[in-house]
Amino acid sequence: MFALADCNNFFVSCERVFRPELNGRPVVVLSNNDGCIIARSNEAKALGIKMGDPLFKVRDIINRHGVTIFSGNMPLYADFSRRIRSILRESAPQIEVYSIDEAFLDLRGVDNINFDSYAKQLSLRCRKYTGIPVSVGIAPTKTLAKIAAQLCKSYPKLRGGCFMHRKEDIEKVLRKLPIEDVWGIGRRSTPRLKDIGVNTAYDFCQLSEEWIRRNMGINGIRIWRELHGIPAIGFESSASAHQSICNSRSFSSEIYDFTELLEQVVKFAAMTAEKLRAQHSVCSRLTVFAYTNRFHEQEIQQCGHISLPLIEPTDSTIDIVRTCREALSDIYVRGVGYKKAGVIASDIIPSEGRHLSMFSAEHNARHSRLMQTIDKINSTTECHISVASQGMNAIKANSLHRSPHYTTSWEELPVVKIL
DNA sequence: TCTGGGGTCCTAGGACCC
DNA sequence: TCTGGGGTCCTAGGACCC
Repeated sequence: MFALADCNNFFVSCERVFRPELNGRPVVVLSNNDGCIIARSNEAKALGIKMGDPLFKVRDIINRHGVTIFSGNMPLYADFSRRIRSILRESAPQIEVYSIDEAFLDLRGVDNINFDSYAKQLSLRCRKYTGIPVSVGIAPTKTLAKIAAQLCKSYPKLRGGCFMHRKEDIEKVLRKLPIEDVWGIGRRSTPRLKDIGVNTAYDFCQLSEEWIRRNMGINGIRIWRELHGIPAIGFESSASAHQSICNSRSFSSEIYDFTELLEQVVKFAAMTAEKLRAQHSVCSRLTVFAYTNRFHEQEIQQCGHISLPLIEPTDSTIDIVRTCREALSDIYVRGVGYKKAGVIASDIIPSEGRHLSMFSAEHNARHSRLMQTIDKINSTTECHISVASQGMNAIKANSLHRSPHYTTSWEELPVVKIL
C-alpha cells in the first residue's frame, strides 16, 4: 500500500494557525506582487474564487464577502512543511516529498495494521502537533492514494483518513470521479477524452491499453495501470538534485533602466548559485531572460532570452553573476519596459567529480573557499553577505498583506556588501 | 491601474553518423 | 516525378504537476 498525506488548503491553513478567528471564514493567499490567488479556504472556493484568478478580477467578491487576503509568506509555509515532514518520517519506513504540501508514504511490507485507523491517527497527529489539517489516503497505488486523500476533503466523517482497497469500493469511486480530477490528466487531454465519451475515471479504465498508448503515450499507460491498481509510478524516497534551477520574478512596475534591471538579475543569479551549492551541484549552462508585460498587447513585446554554455561548470556566485551580466547586456533593449526577468541554471552535475582544467584549479579553489565562507556566515550569523552589484534595494515587488514571520526570523538582518 | 513561480518527463524532428 | 536503412544524440516544445 501507498499513502498520500496532503495538507488541506495548505497556505491558508498556515496563516490560520496564528489567526484562529479566521477558521470558517473565507481566506485567500496571493502570489508574488499580490498578483494572483494561489490558495483558497473552502469558504473562498465556495464563493467561486478560482485558483490563479488575478486579484483585481475577484476584487468585487473579496470586498463583498469580507474575504481575508494574505500575501504569500513562503518562509512560513516552508517551515510548516518541514515540521509535518518530520512527523511523517516518524510514522512510515520511507517517505517521498512530492511538493511543499504533499508527501507519499511507502507502506509496502507493512502489514498486520489497520490501515484505516492508521490514516486517521496520522492525520490527527499532524493536526495536533502543527495545527494543519492533513488528509491521508491509503490505496494500492499512488494515483489511487491521491484519490483517497481527495475523498477525505469531501467527506468530513472520514476524519482525515481514508483506506481504499476493495475492488468494488474503488470502482464505485472511479465511476463518480470526473476524468479531469485524475492525477496526470490535464487541460489538454480532458477535452480530447470527453470528445470520445470518456467523462469519468471509470470510463478511462474501460479504454484499451492500445488506444491509450497510441493517443496518450507512456504517461497515459501509467495512469491507466495505476487506476487498475497496478503500481506504475516509482517511489523516490531520496530527494535527487534538481536538473534545473530557476529564479525569476515579475516586478511591481516596469523597469526601463539597464542598471536597475541588472540589479534584479544579479539577485536571481546569486539565488541560483546559492541553490546550486545547497544541493552540491555545479551548472554548465545559464539562461537569462527578460520579458515585457504580455498583457499589454498594444505595446511592443520583447521576449529577450539567451542561453550560454559555460566553459567550466561552476557554483560560484561571482562566475554566475558575471555570465548573467554579459547575457543581460546582450538581450537588453533600451526604451523597453521589462516586467519580468529570471535566471535558469541547467546542465547540472554533482560538484564532486567535475572536470577542471589545469588553468582553472586555482581560481576554483579560491572561489570555493570564499563561497563556503559566505554561505556559513549567511546561515549562522545575523549578517547577510552578497555581491555589491545586487544593489541595496530588495526585489521590486508588492506584498501589502504579508503576515509576520511567526516561526522564521531571518529577514531584516544587517547587510554587508562585499566584492 | 492590476495578471505567480518552480519544476519534471516525454516526444518529435533535425542533424549527424555509417 | 522517382531517392535505403539503420542508428544516436540533441533540442525545442508540449503536457503535466504543485
